[in-house]
Amino acid sequence: MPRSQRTYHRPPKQLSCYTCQRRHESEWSVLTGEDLALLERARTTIAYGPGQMVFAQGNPCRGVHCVESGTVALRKTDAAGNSILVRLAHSGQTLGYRDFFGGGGYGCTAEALVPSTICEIESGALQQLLLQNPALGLRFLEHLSHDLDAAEDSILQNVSLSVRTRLAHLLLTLKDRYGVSEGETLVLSLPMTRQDMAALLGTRPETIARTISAMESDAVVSFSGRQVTIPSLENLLNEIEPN
Amino acid sequence: MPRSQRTYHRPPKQLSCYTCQRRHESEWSVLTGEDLALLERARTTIAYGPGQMVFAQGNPCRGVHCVESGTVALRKTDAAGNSILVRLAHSGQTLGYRDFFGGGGYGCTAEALVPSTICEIESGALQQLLLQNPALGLRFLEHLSHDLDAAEDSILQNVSLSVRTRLAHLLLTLKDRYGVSEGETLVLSLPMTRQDMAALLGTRPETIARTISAMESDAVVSFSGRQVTIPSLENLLNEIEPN
DNA sequence: CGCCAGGTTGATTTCGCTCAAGCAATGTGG
DNA sequence: CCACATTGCTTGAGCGAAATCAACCTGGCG
Repeated sequence: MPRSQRTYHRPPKQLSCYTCQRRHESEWSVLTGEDLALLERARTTIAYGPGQMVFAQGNPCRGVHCVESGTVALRKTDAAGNSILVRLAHSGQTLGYRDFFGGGGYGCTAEALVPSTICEIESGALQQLLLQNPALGLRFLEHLSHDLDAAEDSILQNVSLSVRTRLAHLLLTLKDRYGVSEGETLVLSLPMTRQDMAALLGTRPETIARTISAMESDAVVSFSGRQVTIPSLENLLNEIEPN
Repeated sequence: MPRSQRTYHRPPKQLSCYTCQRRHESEWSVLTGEDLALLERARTTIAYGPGQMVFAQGNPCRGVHCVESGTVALRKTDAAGNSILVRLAHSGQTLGYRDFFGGGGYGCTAEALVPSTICEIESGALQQLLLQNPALGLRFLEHLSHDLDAAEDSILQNVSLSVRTRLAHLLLTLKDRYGVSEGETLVLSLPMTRQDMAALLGTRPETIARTISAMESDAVVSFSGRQVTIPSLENLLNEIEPN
C-alpha cells in the first residue's frame, strides 16, 4: 500500500519536449518536425511527491509516462496479496508502455519514491505516432526486448543465487546511479526502504536485515540508515563470484 | 545438453506463407500484397527432430523463427551453468524476435521437443517489412508485452508459491494444449521430461518426483510416464487456492 | 507524550537442495 | 544376443537457507 494517495501535486516547472534533455536518451529521440509537435501537444506534466501513486495496477491504461526526473517503483501484486517490486524506473525512462501495447489495464502499480516529475503521453496521440513513424515502434521493441531479457535474468538469479549474492548484485547496480566515489571508498544513498529491497530480491525484510549484518561483520559494506559505505569495491565484486 | 546436434533434417513438406494456416494466428496476419510476397521470399523451412537445436544462446541472431507445427523449449543458461526453461513455444508462435529486436545474440537456446517444422525469416527482410508496415511492429509489441507480463508473473509465482502449487499451475496450463477429456477424468500427455518440468518451475528433478508422489497419495493426479490422469479437475483447482 | 511504521534480533520450523543409491528403459558395440 | 553404458526417474537421509513467529528498538510526528 503506497504511503499516500492524496492528489497533492507540486506545481511542475514549465517543460517542453523541445527542450527536454531526457528526450534524447529516450524512444522519443527518433521524432522530428510534425511528429514532435504532436508529442508536445499530447503531453501533460505532473509532479509527484514521495509515496504518491502514478498509476495503479488494474486501472485502464491512459497512455505512457516519461520520467523527467526522480525515481519510480513498479510493484506487482497477485490475487493472494503477495507483492514484488518488479523494477525501478529512473529519469529518461518510459513507463506503462507494456500496458499500452498489451491492452487491458496496467500490469503493475507505479509509485514515486522521491519527488519526481513525470510527463504523461495520451494514448490516442501515441497510437497515431506509432502508425506514422515505424522507427518509434522499433525503439519501443528494443526497449521491451531488454526489459524481457532483464526479467528472465531475474528469474534465473532468483532460483540460482543466494540472497547475499543477489543483494551484492543490487548494490552494484545502484552504485552507478546513486553512488558517490570518495577516493577508495564508495558511498551510496539508497532510494528505497529495506522492505522495498526485500520485495525487489523476492525475499523478506528480516532476511535483508540479517544479510546486511552478516556482510557488515565481514566488512564488505557498512549501513547507516539509507547510507551505504563500501570500503572496497573489490570485496563487493568478490561476493558475486563465489568460486 | 540437447540429445542430438546432428544436422539431420526430415525433408519438409512444401509450405507457403500464402497457404499457412498458422499465419492467421500470428503477427504476419497483418501482411498483404507485396509485403506478404516479400515474407514468402525471405522464408526458409526446416524440419527438426526431437532434441534438435533450432538456435543456440549467444549465437548471432539470423532472423526470427515461426513454429508451423511442434513444440519448442526455450532454455536460458547463466555464466555459472545454471539453466532454466524459460517457456515453451507452440505452433503459430514466433521465436527469436526478442533477440532480433534487442540486438546482440540469441538470449536463449531453442530446442525442438517433438518433431517440429519451423520457418526462418531472414533479418534483412524483416527489417524492411517493419519499416514499411507499422502495424507489423505493433503486433510484435503486443506479443512482447504479453511475454513480459508472463515473465513477471513467473517471478512472482516463484517467490510466493510452493513447488506443489506451481506444479498444479503448470498442469492446468498444459491441459488446454495437451489434455484430452474422458468424461469426468482428464488425461494429458506431457511434451517434456520431468527434468524439463523442474527447469520450468525453477526447482530440481528430485523435488518434482517427490511432489508428484505427494500429489498421487492425495489422489489429486496420477502419473504414469508422461501420461497424467486427473480424476477431478476440481481437486486440482483446489491446489492453487489453498485457503 | 504516545503512537506507529520501519527496522533489528532471536528462536524455531520448514521447504527444498545436496548427495547418494538403486531401478527401468533404451541404446550400443562386440 | 548379451554385457554394458547412458539417461530418466524415484527414493532416502541429512542439511541448510530462508520463512515464520515474536519481541523489541528507534526515530519521526501528530
